[in-house]
Amino acid sequence: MTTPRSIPTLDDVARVAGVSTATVSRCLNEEQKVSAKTRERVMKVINELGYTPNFNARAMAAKRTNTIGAIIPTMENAIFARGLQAFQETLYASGYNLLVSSSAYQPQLEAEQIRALVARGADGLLLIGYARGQEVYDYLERRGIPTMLAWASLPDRDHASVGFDNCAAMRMLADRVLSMGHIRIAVISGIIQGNDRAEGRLRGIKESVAAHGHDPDQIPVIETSYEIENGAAAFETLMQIDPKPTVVMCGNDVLAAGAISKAHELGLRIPDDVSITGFDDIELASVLQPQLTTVHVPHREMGCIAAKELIDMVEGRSTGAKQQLAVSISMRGSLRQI
Amino acid sequence: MTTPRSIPTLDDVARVAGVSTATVSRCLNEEQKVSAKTRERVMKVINELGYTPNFNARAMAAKRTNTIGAIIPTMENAIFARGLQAFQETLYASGYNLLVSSSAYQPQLEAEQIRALVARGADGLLLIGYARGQEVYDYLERRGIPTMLAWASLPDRDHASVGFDNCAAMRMLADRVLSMGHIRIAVISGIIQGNDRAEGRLRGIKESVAAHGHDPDQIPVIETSYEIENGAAAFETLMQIDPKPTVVMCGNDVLAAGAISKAHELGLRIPDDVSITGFDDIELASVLQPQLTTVHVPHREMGCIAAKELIDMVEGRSTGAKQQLAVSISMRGSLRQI
DNA sequence: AGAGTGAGTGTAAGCGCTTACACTTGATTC
DNA sequence: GAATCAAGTGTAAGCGCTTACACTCACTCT
Repeated sequence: MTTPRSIPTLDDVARVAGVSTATVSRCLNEEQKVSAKTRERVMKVINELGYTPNFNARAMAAKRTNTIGAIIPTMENAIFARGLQAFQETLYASGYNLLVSSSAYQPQLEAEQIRALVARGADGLLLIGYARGQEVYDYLERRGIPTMLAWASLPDRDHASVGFDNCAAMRMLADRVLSMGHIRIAVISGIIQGNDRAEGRLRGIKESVAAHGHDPDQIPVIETSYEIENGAAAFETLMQIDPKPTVVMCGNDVLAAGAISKAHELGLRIPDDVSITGFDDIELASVLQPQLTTVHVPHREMGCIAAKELIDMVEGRSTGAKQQLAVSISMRGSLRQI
Repeated sequence: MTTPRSIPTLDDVARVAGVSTATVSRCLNEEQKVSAKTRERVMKVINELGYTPNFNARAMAAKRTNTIGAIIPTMENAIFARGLQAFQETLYASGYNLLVSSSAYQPQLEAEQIRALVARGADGLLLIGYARGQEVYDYLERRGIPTMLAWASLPDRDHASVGFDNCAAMRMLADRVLSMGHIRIAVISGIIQGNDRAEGRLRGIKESVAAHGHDPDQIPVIETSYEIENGAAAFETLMQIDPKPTVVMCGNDVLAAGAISKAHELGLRIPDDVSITGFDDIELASVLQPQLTTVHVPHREMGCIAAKELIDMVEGRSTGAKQQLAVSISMRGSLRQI
């Protein structure tokens, strides 16, 4: 309507309300330090002016941001969605905000994003898994940024973490598969390089196979990135092996979804012609036909715990605990007894 | 090793390199203004010290952040994943960073997040759809924040946008459904309140039904939020209608996935006993069994265009264009001729 | 030779907040 | 009535950058 008046600042509020900037600031941050009368007046002005505090200025002056950063490998599928959602909700309930970025499974990019989040003043960080250069851990330590690792937790590693032992979890599933009579196992694994979870899962299968007296190096393994169509392509390749595998174990549910879908395309019946297993138990797993046998991961619980622990670290109440969560097997129609 | 030296600042770099802070800053931001010799020396010091510019300080001084904010209704499923990924990649290629938050389909929360992103200094914003209070648009205008709307684009609305006409798109699908002989149509819609896309899609179906000479108010509609299990529950309810619908049109693929999965559970064959359609054509649609007939949306294209246009707006080369994209029908096995 | 030029650099004023410290009150205590 | 105290408020010094402006100096041009 009139001249486009510029963005109001703390000073404007203070001037209009007839108080000092310190008082306005206190109204916003430590209300108990301001008399009710003053606070009311200041708040009224804040509303009238449509004042919003400048986050960057606040961060500079206060040297904290109430912001936690998280870097996940991908947002393209739902693997991390549920856990991250819970993480975010828990943070929010404690007055923290979440900043997310995704690294596309590239350690190099992850390192960049870590720096970016730290530069933005993140008070703490959530990272997925262990696999990254020592220099990254050193950097974080030097800057004094509390960091939690999630989606993996290893007894022999000291870093604060919440998750599970990917190797043991997949081994449990493989044991089950073997105990059901499967001998010709094939594997569609995620890319191992730079991904300790994928590596652990594959190792779990091999350990199980070895423990059952077979040669783990004989099992066909296709390594491919976590996308549905890659799962489909890998499955097709594996089905050309003669004799055909009786079961294809996939590194996660996304790959398994691709495999199942390709099986339909090829006219193979699941589980009659071939069994398929996944890992993660994302929602997708139970809308597939047949439903997918997979390793169930307590995503929400993991997210909550990560948030709570990280906040404790940021606020100095903890120096970082390790927490291993139990996983279980969701037995569904895609895996059958031989 | 030694004392935990504190975080290096621009001043430290300047002092060690024996230049002024202005020169260091110029090395980082406008290298052509610094002689090669000086630049080299400064860069060396920057690396030695492990200096990272403080984003907040930079934002304050420069009054821009090279950051674009995006608020999407949900991260829990893949509806926005592909488009957002493309958006992010395009931004990144032009030197912009993306800050994402999700509003959980709550206008109130969206308004808060908008303020938060603006407070953080976002140079521009991407929002989904039109439905939000006028005061939000006013606020954005007052602050001078360029804003693009995506996932919807209406000829009669002036705001910069890239997307499609949800009503027309769904109407096209409904026309197709009706032309295949379906008369008993049932609908599982997303929550209309505060979601113009969901509203448009439902309206599209009704318009089509009316145009074919039927009473649009007779069709059973269940409104529920976009979650697989809600789709399943709604489908079960609709199947109790006598006579049964011959087709269930769903507001998006997620709801349709729930419906298909429930159909299997109920022993109903698709499409023989009942047809099902979706909307969005996310990856999920083609791993379902049978594959889902749905409206294909050019997610990646939408994301790219949104990013380019928004950058143009931020950099003053555009005042905000509207761009309607064409959608198409992906005919697959879940819909049959009657 | 003197003026003019432009490249490279430095000086210093903010950007909008928070907070340590100092100050003013009115109430409470002895 | 003086001393003590706590509650409420103000003053002002930064936080770590960018950038307008001023300056220097080696050239080039009349």
